[in-house]
Amino acid sequence: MAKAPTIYDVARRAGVSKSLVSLVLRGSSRVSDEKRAAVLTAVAELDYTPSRLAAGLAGSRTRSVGVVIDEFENLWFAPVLAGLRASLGGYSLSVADAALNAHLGLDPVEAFRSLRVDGLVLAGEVPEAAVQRLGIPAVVLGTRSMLLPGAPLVASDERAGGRLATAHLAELGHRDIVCLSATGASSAAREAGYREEMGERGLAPRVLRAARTTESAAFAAAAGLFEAARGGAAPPAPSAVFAVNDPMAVGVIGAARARGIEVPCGLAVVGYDDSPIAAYETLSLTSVSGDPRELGEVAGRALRELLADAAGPVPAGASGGAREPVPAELGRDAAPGRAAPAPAALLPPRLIVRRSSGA
Amino acid sequence: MAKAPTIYDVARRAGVSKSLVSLVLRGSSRVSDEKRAAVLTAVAELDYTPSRLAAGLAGSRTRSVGVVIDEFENLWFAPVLAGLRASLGGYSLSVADAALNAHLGLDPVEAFRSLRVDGLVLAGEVPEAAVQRLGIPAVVLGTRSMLLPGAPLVASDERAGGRLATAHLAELGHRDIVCLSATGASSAAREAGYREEMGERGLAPRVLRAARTTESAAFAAAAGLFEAARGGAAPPAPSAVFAVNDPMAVGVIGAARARGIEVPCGLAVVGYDDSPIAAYETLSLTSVSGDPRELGEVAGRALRELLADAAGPVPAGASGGAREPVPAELGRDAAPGRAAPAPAALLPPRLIVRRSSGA
DNA sequence: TTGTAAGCGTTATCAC
DNA sequence: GTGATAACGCTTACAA
Repeated sequence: MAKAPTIYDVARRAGVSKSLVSLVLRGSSRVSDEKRAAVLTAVAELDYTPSRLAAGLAGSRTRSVGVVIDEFENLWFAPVLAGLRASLGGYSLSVADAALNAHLGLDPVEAFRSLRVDGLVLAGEVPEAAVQRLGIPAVVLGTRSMLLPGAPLVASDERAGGRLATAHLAELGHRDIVCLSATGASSAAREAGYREEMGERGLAPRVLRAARTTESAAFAAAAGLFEAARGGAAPPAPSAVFAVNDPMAVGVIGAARARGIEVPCGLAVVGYDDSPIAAYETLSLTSVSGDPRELGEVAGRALRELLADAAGPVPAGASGGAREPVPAELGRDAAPGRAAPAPAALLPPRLIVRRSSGA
Repeated sequence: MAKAPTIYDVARRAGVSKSLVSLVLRGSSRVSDEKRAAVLTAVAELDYTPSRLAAGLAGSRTRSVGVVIDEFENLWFAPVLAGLRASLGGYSLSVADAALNAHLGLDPVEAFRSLRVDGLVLAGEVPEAAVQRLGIPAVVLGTRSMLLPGAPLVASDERAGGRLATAHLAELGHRDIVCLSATGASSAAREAGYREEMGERGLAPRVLRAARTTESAAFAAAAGLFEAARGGAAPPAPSAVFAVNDPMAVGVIGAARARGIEVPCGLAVVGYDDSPIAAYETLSLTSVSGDPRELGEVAGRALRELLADAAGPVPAGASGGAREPVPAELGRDAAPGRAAPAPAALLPPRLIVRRSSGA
């Protein structure tokens, strides 16, 4: 493994100074065409790849941002990342999962600090301590995440999502709609939306809480529900169920089928997240979509904003993506009374209607 | 955002030289306890985080390895990563997805080169060109990946997995077993295993090929199969189906149910990959597991091996994880006739038996 | 055991 | 336009 060629090698080969090479590589316009060509061929011939280590050390920025997510199993973050990448063009993203790192006693935020990233996207639970003394421009992405003084929050409006799902079922004529909820901030927000919508429509809310947010927990809870209804003494089986996530909706469908209840004829079901399984032909699950892609895009724009005024006037050439103004939602204060009120954006979710709701 | 403290700041505050600080931080034993304590408190007080940029530049290694995967949607890689992390303790991993990067015209391998990673794990399709002139110790992880001269291959034996699934169904008494396959190297290997096992048992193979490896494509293909069987003229419906992945198995189950065929009573189904959905109570899918966790662990050990003799005699203190010898499988040659025959490991898959196969 | 000093490969600031 | 020449924050001989 021969050592990698350096900018010196390139300069020598092209017969110019190291500075000129640097200029060419950064796309400066004040370089003669011949010199530029000479440098470029030298680069190609040597298969030269500039060292980001050195560049970061010498320069004022690293042109990189760190993304902290909960865990890679969360399929949810894939489109988020795509969105981030789209609006954060020009920056290289590196991802770390809080769960695994924590398991190893490593703090992802600390890791990114030592990498000297220019900014941070916090999309997962992060150790309180590490976050307090951040010292790096950051945005919080998602809902269950903490509110950070100085860091804008970009999240999907899950309460609104809960209302959306409930309204859909109600408008389909259902009056006895059960909400299958669970623990956690997301579940709570979605459930709150359900309660609100039910209340406004004069319908009686009926919440069932599973032990966990998994398919099997939902299966068990729903099975219990149908079993009780069968007994006769308990309240009758509902005609519709809003599950706070898709796997749980699958659990409901399974439990119903086990009791001979078909979906959607005997029971209308709506899930949440519009995960890949929702689109399965076999399930065709109506689901609320938080549009993670857009979430990422908006968060990226917000961070870009932060980065821009942290670095002072327009870092020329930095506009790898569209530097449009941050959308209007980004105006409200997240915490009115705080010392450093950061703007917040709550993005409206959409309802993806499929067969499971019988629409 | 005050500038981050440097090793100089720590040294000054602790009343020692920069070198001493460096020694302490790297856990050298040749440091007096007082000085060590002084340094440590200074570090804490200043909230000092060493710069990996500077460390990488100055040192001979960066203690980091790059992992290239296909796309983050591939849930498969999450446990792989966990395995890698386990055996690559001491190195920091960074992940890049080939798909998204390619979309942006970025070459992940090039990116890692400029980051000066010590090693590479190639778990996704990588541009041929970039790979040829690698110049970095690497291992190839997975199956559809290219064979790289000099890079060991660590993969799951999917042919064996295909046999496993088929044998399971055959031993359950099924004789008319259909293999629902698709395009791609993985599908081909799994299907080949099916054919082999059927052949050895004197059973007639019957392969159905879906247009894609998705649930919906499988649903369509399976629906066609049952429809034809119903007609009477065509061959009868099989009593068992081996689908080359879990979503496709779900498609089969759905199509069967649509025809009034219940699983497993009327049809036994086996999938592949043991993805999360396979464990769903509602599906309870028997599935072949390639044990991605172990795959990652073995690949990590192999890379560690490479890294060790690339860096010369035991880089003291590098043993962040177990430096056990690489397993026996790592002995065979991947490409006997090649210039640089790299060792290869084909890991045996396991069968996870659930209800869908009626066992 | 501890300090000194020479790099490491860039960027950035000047002169020319 | 182009080229010296300091930083940048750390590791690593080599001295002391």
